[in-house]
Amino acid sequence: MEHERGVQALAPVVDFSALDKRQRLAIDENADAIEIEHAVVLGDVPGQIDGVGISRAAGALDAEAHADRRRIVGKKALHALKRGGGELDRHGHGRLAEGTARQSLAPRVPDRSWRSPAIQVPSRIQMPPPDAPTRLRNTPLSAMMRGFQRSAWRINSLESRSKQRMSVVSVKQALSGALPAGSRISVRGWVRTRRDSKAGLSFINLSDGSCFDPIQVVAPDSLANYADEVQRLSAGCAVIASGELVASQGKGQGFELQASSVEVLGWVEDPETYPIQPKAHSLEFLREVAHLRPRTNLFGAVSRVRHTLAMAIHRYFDQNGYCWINTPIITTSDAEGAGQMFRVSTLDLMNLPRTDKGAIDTRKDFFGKDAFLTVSGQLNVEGYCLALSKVYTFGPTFRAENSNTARHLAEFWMIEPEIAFADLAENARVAEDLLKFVFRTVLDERPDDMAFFADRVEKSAISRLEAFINAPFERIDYTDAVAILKKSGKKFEFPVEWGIDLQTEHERYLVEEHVGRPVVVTNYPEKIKAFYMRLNDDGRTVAAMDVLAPGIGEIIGGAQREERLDVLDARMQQFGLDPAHYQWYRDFRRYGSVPHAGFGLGFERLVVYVCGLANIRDAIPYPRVPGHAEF
RNA sequence: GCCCGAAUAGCUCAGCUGGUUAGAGCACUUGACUGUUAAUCAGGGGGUCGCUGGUUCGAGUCCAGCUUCGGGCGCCA
Repeated sequence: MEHERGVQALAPVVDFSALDKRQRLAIDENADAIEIEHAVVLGDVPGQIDGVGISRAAGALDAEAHADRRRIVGKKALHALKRGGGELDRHGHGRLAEGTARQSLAPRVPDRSWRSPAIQVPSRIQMPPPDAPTRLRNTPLSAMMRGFQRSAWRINSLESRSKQRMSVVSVKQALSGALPAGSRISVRGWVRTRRDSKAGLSFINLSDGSCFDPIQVVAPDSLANYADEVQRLSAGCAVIASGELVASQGKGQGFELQASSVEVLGWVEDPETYPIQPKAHSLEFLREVAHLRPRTNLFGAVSRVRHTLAMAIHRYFDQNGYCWINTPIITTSDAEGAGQMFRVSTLDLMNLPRTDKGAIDTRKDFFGKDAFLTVSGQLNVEGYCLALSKVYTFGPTFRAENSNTARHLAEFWMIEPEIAFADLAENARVAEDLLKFVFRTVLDERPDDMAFFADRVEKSAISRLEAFINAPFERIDYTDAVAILKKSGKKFEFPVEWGIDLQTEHERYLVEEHVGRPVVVTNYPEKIKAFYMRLNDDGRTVAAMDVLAPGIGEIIGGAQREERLDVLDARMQQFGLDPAHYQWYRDFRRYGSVPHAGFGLGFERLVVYVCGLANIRDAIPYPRVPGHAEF
């Protein structure tokens, strides 16, 4: 938002919002009293004056090192800003007053070591105008400030020639048809491809991630920087293109941008080794460059769909009267059967405190006891369920299991609704309703990305979601499922027997061969399910459910909770759990206990399914799995 | 944790039962052509064939170990 105003503004904008310690140090050595933050000049500036240009004039920074940042830093800039009649707004962004910005100054002698192609150092020396305020001319302004003024002067010169102002729009807005042809706009993004035409123009496909399609920027050779810069653009370069939005003369897009200026903000230092090329990459390779893969079509699309799914989930619960509860990330509950946990500790591993008996003294640890990253917010959220009736969690979850599959992450996001006064049937109904709602939403709101998945990733990406939405879920009792599997005549690696948990191969048969659409399997043997699941009247099964979907298997696991204290205690004893650790959880059954139910939905598994991905590591920005936590 | 497979240019891959100077496409670069659509055409640069050892007259190719990546399974969401 600031950027949009910044480009429209004709005076430079000083952005004091970000901080980099190393930057600060480097600057402190070279220019005393320059301490902080960023100075960013935004504008439609044909002469390539930008933050780096300023730093060049200032001589305050190692230009080479900062050529790609177009940002500089300075406390003196702040002083100078105020002295020069500018001010800081409430966001910490500085702005020069127009009058003072006319101050120009003498640029330094061009420096041969300055090799950034983005910068053209003016060769002519400009003297300050005689009408400039004396205090501005005589004060030893920081070099930084002089840089601002110089670029501001140039911007203002441009303004006097043309009253037209560019408004910054996203590529999505530009392509949407919402803006009339002839609109003067700026778009900002990263180059996907560049094609030159000897007719005297270049075509730049520019993407800013706001939608699947890039916008085609038509850059004529009349641009001042055409030969120097435009024709050197390669994939990944950051660019601000300004000009007129016009109906495209070529095929393939409705609108394009007829550029009157193409400003290069960030070059790709070595186009040959830039990992993201306009070609198909393997997913394995892209995982190795997870920090750059969002620039690909696929990961851009996955990211937008992931966002849309998250918003749809929140919207579903919000519209249905659920309250979002933020359960703790750090827990001191003992393992609750959901898996291995990551320990959270501030103890010095090289010098562990010991008890008299030689054991590690966790009383000396940060929380005074063992602490772990949560494996589920369910136990905590039950308390809020028994007060707010309909609640859900949506947050990160951690499992320290050594799982090496395409369906497991050590860190993932989970959605866990918990519904008071609900039984297992209601639980299953909500699960079905939720999934169908979010699938419908993503088909409605991200047709461009979904079309890409159907085209390049998984042919049935769209059709299977439509089928999912239109078919009622099948409901099968575990006992019946076992009978079906036994009768199937299929040879399974793990033989089916009542009392075993269903294996992946069994689930796949049920879903993909026997039913062909999503299945809810209910009422599992009590021995194989968690202690908090409600014991059925038969005494040998619990009111648990798994939602199985074609292509991914188990996407949801849930249960009606055991609301009877005596039964819960017996179950905990059976599982060898110490009730002392669960006093607070038992309290829910002591004070106003009611039947309630809930389930857990793995968010990344949802993303995998919707996008037609094969590996869950591609459904989260920076996947964490055993042996890997790069980036 | 168990089983299986793979590793050749910046990327995607070919390279047959071991045989002379290891190839293609993309990317980069030079030129031609062009309102182009991951443009096209012609030329050029670019390789410790994952690492270590072994078999052999000869190893990208066969063997062993290691490393890394992938697939399947278990645990689960």
